Amino acid sequence: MDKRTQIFAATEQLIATVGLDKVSMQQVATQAHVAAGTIYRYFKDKDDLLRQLSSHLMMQCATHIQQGVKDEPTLKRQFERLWRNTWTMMLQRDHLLLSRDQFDALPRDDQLHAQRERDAFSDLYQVFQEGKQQGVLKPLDDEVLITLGLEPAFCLARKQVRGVITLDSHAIADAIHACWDAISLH
Amino acid sequence: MDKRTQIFAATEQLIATVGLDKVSMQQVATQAHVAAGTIYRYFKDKDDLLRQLSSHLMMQCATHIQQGVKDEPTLKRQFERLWRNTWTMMLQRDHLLLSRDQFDALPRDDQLHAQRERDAFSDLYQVFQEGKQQGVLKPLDDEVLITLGLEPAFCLARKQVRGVITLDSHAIADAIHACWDAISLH
Amino acid sequence: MDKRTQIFAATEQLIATVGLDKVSMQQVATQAHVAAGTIYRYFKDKDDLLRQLSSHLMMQCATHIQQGVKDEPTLKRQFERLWRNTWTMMLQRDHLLLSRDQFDALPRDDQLHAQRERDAFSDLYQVFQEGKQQGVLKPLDDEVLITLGLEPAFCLARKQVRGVITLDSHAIADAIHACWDAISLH
Amino acid sequence: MDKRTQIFAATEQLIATVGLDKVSMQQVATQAHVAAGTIYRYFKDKDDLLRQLSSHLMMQCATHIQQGVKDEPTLKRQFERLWRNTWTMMLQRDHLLLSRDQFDALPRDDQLHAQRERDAFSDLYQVFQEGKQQGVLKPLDDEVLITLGLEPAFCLARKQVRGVITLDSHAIADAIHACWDAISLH
DNA sequence: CATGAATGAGTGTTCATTCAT
DNA sequence: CATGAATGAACACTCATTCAT
Repeated sequence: MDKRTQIFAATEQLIATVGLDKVSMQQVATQAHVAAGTIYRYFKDKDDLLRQLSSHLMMQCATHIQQGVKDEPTLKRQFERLWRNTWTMMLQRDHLLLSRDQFDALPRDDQLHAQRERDAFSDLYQVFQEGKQQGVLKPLDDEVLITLGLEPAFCLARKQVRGVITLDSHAIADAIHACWDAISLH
Repeated sequence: MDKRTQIFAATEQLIATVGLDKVSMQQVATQAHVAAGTIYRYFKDKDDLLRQLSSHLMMQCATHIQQGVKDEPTLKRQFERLWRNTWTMMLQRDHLLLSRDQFDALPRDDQLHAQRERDAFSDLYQVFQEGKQQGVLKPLDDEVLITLGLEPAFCLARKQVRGVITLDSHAIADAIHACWDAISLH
Repeated sequence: MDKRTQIFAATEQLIATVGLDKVSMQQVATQAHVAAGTIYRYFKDKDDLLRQLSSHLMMQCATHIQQGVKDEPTLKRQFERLWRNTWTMMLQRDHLLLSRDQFDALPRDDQLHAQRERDAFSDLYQVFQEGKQQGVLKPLDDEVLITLGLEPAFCLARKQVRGVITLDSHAIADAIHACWDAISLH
Repeated sequence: MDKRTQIFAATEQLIATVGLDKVSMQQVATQAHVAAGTIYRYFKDKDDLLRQLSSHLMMQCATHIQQGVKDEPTLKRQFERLWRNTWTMMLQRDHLLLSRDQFDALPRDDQLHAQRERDAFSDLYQVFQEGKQQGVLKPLDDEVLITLGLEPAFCLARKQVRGVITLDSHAIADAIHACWDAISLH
């Protein structure tokens, strides 16, 4: 495993453990079994490390969420798949997405970033756009539709991770159904 | 105005200006027209200050969100009121709630905190419980129902503040309608 | 003795010992029996400390060099006094003036600095200006005249300190005489 | 061009650009188109590099200052030549000689160094010794005589480079004349 | 009670030097 | 010989916290 990957892994783990803004470069170095100075061969500074990690994770996240969606036969099934992917991803990598807002708060080139994000989630956007074209989904703005349909998946998963709620598979099915009700025409 | 309140006000303002994790005790002291040491008469340490501020803000938030809800004639209208209150509160006090996750990340006595939160939002919980009893809302767990119905208000408002979306009053009405679809039986 | 003075003294001593650009803030703090952070209550940063010290020393230097000059009866005696003052000052505080160029190399507001320096050495400038008016000194630019008359005092003292030369009182008198020959009309 | 020379050239250039104590070995390596480790094949450490460069420059300096001196017909003309050579050298290679004290501050074997320096400047010493033998110059110690006669050339040139003074050719001739007055019998 | 000077451990970052390739 | 990735001690500077006044 190369040093860059080690550093990424160490940073990811530390963010999970102590929280994004408590992570020190020394900690990262120790965790990555690397000297402090070595980090600076791979990343300009701490900001650069965090920004690149954020990008990296966003891509992984996109991959996970959109996995297998295109294979689903119907739009509703595609939506369900997106929802379930979101849920499982959050449960697995909870630590990182707990810090989502902190990542968002990092200074970055927003113009560029927004474009990349859109590209990475193009399958997702496509599902919602098709839904509108077919008259299955409500004719709302893309972002609104996605927020209504999938954001609850994030929020519920977060609460599940924190132990506020404990959903079984029936409850999940119900939640998905409810979200579908929110976005579909009927 | 007593010192404790001054310190709260100063901290809140600084969080809005420079961001939660850039606030230093010295800055707070200066802004509050108080000596650095004085803060420690009222708060055990920085964490305690932030935790108490968080609690304080949560109460204000509860007040704002639940304002006038009981005066609404029907359950649907009560829900709509909750949703709109959430939306406007976020737009007004955006700076603080952008940092919601950072507040959440503060170490705290979760047991106690959860109880207090529940108490503060009792009107809100009551609306959803009544809705279930009357057979108007889906028979889901309280937390799930609230997440489905109101969390999109937080998320959409956040995006509005960030400039990702720009919703007019029609779009807001549509969003509320969609959330109602998510939680109501039909 | 107040902290500011302690820090000045410590810095001066360290410069003498290890050289201007090897001095670390930690060393200064230790030598001054002060915590590292304390320095920053009195000086904005390292540059500020060095610049203020430089100013401070320049003033002391001016005082020493011009001491008793006005009491001398004749212009030649005044010049001799300036020369001897320069010589003895260098021998006493050699360490600092060995670093003269390094001090000069510090970034500073040159406009302001040049003015202050001129003010501090006004007696010295006056001697040379009067000399020209009386037709005793050559009609050269002030700076040139001072360089010709007194810079050798600095250079010789430096060499004396370094052990390159060892001048007795006769040799010093000769050197002063030679410098007078350089600047006087004859 | 061999690596050793490349490294010398790179170091000299960097000192001129960024100043002696801001030069890093990595910069030198890059500028010299050489790997960082390679420098250590030719120089024991950074100090050694700088010390050797200093020696190297001293030799060049000697060459420049003594250039054409022997061709001058009279002692006074020889002196004038030395003075003018000093002046022009300083204006051309100002960057390096501005750092003269910093070079001097480098730890070195002074015994050996002093001898080498004397050898390199043998023509110069010879001029002054002959002057004394011929009864043209004052019977002072060599070092003193040289200091009185030539050090002002360094000092004035330095001030010229720094913009403190601006001497035209007449002023230079005057300065040379004054220096001659300082060292010559009359 | 209130103050604010003082502390010192901790931060992000640099850089001379080494050594496996 | 030459390389350049890796090192880790050192740097300037910050800031939560304490305590004598």
